[in-house]
Amino acid sequence: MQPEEIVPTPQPLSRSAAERLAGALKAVADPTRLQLLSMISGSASGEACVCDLTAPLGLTQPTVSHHLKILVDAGLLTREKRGKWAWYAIVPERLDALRGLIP
Amino acid sequence: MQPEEIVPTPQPLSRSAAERLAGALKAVADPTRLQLLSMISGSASGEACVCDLTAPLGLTQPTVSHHLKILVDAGLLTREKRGKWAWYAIVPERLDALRGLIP
DNA sequence: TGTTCACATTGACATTCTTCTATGCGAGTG
DNA sequence: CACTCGCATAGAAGAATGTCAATGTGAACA
Repeated sequence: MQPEEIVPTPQPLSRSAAERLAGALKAVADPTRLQLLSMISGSASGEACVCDLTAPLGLTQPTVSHHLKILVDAGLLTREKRGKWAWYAIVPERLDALRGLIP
Repeated sequence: MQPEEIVPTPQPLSRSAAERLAGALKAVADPTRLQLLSMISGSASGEACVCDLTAPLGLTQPTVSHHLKILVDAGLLTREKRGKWAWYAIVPERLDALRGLIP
């Protein structure tokens, strides 16, 4: 799935534009996903695999994978599979763009 | 209800801090509320009453009141009752603070 | 090739959220 | 006081969301 493009807010905000912006904001409006972003960006290498993230959150592996997918679909994380592990990394420009969305 | 205080993000993000931040972001992660913020901040006087907001949104008056209450509870809007009307206005510093919440 | 490991996907359940209709409440007006 | 107007609140229905157990999948290794 291709992440939606983030555009500057028009004035007044149309319904369809509002729905796109809300969709992007919903991705980060969840405590677990905020913690995931914090943990990944705070890791030494700047990336993390699912096995590093499950235990500290106290959630099951499928739940963590679910949230990671939402963040990847929103364009906030990249996913790269190396060997048996999947490595997730932050997309900083995308987080910058998200900040610009708040009216 | 007193709005939660918005504090800079610690590192790593604790669960309780993540829940507070997510709660603040949820307030704006909704298309109707984004439109409300846009309409109010874009109005000539900088404020608006419910009767001005209902028709353009195509929603019923109770629904609009519900969303306005969420925004007031989040500290993003002020509510002032003058005569029979309730006037809502943006709290710009609060929106600025919200931008700073995104990791 | 068979097995194990790391992760994704599916399906189900409980909770939360958005919206509505119906109703309550206070301020103004006759 | 009776009535209307603008808005808030209560309650309910449907959709969306977060979580889990169970299962599927592909890479590595014996």
